[in-house]
Amino acid sequence: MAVRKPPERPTIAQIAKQAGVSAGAVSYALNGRPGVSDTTRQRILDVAHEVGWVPSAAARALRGGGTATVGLVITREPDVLGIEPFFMSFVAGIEKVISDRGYALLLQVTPDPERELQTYREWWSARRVDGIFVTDLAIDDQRLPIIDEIGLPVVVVGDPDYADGLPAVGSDDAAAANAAMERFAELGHRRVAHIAGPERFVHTRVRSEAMARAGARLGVEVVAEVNTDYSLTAGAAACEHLLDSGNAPTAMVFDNDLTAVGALRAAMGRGMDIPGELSVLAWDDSPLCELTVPALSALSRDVSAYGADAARMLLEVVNGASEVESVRSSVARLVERGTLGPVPR
Amino acid sequence: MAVRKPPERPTIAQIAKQAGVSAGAVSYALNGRPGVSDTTRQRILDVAHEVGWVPSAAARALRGGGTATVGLVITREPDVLGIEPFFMSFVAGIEKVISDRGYALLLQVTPDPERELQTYREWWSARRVDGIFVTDLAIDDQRLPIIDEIGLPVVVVGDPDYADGLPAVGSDDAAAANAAMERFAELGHRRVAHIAGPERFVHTRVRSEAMARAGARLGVEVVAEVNTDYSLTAGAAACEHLLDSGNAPTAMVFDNDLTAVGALRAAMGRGMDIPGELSVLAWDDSPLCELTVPALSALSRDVSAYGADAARMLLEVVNGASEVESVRSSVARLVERGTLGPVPR
DNA sequence: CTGTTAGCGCGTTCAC
DNA sequence: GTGAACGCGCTAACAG
Repeated sequence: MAVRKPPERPTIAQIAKQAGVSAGAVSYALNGRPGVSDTTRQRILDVAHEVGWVPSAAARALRGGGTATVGLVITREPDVLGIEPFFMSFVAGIEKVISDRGYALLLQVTPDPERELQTYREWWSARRVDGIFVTDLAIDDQRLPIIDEIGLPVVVVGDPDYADGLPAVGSDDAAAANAAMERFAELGHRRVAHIAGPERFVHTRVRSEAMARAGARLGVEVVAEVNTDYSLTAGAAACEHLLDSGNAPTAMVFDNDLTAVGALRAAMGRGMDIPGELSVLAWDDSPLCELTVPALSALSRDVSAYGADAARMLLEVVNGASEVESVRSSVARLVERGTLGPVPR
Repeated sequence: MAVRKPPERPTIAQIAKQAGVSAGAVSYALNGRPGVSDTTRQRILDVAHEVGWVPSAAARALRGGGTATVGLVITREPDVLGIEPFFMSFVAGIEKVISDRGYALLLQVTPDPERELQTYREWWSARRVDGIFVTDLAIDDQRLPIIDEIGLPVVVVGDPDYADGLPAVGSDDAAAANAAMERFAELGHRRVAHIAGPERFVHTRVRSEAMARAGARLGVEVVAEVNTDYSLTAGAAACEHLLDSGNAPTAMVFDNDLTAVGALRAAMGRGMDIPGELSVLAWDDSPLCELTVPALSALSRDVSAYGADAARMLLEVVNGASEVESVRSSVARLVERGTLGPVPR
């Protein structure tokens, strides 16, 4: 391998020597504070720019000024991460906001919540991050009180009502449920099924409740609520089961795209006409929805913008904003492709 | 918002006071080096464990001991990241290796190579990372000499022959090409098309060359080489074009799954029987391949293991291994699903 | 005003 | 086992 080069990464001391001033003066100049004349300041800035000086993140962190780093732990089995378009888009949205402000993102993938919390503790103790995002919000989430106790600045990604008083960004699932149910009503559907995710997730409950309310208002009955593990096969199984039941719905809403695809296939495998005999709607949109035939209609969110909103809020929190208001920022809109049709008669 | 709690993160000084020794002694004890008696050492360790001490990453980095952080820059438009199962799996693989060794991963998403390099410079100057992964290796990659000049420890993810002498982990695409072509030959195919990615990528060239060699050896002709941008529509267009040409192939290999899906749809849209009239093979496997009907046969790599190998190598480089041997670690194997069949006659 | 000096933060290491 | 110096940037106190 190549010989190790002397690192020679420029420091304030070097700049001071080159500019013929003290290190203190350089610091003042570089941070735009008074204490140096304009001419000297300019000379210092020129030298700094020339040698490509960048402040040492370590020294700044040590000084107590924070690390300009925020953290995200993704708790998933590594294998299933490939199918999850959510996180990559979410991360991209975070990046858009933080990189402009000089922040970096520390990422960790852990298999279980135990190690997730361990990671938070270590990150905070080692002063590796100034704050974190918490995703996959669960009912009575055990992580929240612990994070609060650790004192780690945080933004919860999920419904504010379940965030234990911590600052949160959520998506307005009630609005999405309304949009979906209104469209169903418009198309004449009266019996709809909701194939949801695991019960423990907050958004599962929020969506179920919102659908029930919207249904009651519009005279559309939610004839079934099924919890799944988001898998393709679970979607197919739920669909089959509902179709075989005596009280089959004429439309189905799926909490993610994969279950919707599974159901679509199961129904078509029986020779059913979609959307002629059954309407199918996926709650989370993804590129996958455009690949099926017919293409899946979906409640589409801008996940990247969602991440950006979360990032903006976390930076506020990290920078000591005393009053950060939780919001439901992300709004899904109904994207009609080819799986929504009038009620069969 | 909650009142800010006093951070009270434990330091060596505190432990020293509690254990009734000097800070230096604590450091020795904590790092398992001589200089303290066994009894004192144990006492110190007990106290440290009790207060939950974790070394300050900042202080260690400042001291010159490295940051225990490695970096990955993903250069992609944020919008397309959702469809790329590669990076998320790759990252998961990296994590598996580095988190056990106390390393963290710094992630950045940038839209262009310009800012990618800028990120490397800043990371290195600010001492934010000890080393980086470089992906998306291109022919005559302009980034490599610059990274080398910066002095940033690196592992190139891509074919070692094109890594400019830098340590690299690649996948053995020649072996994969052989496997594919042998299978085609076995099935009686004599005329195969290769629908590849953008020309600038190293793996595009490597695959094309490997296919040509394997074809020559086995008496299978590669009748067409098409470069695409990996999009669904490009795959469909390439397929249509080839089918309409006077010299249509009986089998097609696609450099990624999306183009393969596009082609599959285009061919079936014409009423063709797959694999009866045309065999389709995707080079990179992904969950998507299992969702089509028929399910796509693919050259499948363990991307997560690929990331793990890259991480192991980077840690070696970072820890000053003088001689790191580049390898082609990842081997794709042919997974037959439903799109490979005997040559039509 | 313009600039300098000294000391802090935290873990490591060398001389004693 | 201890004390002190070091790495790097920031800032309070001080001097010209």
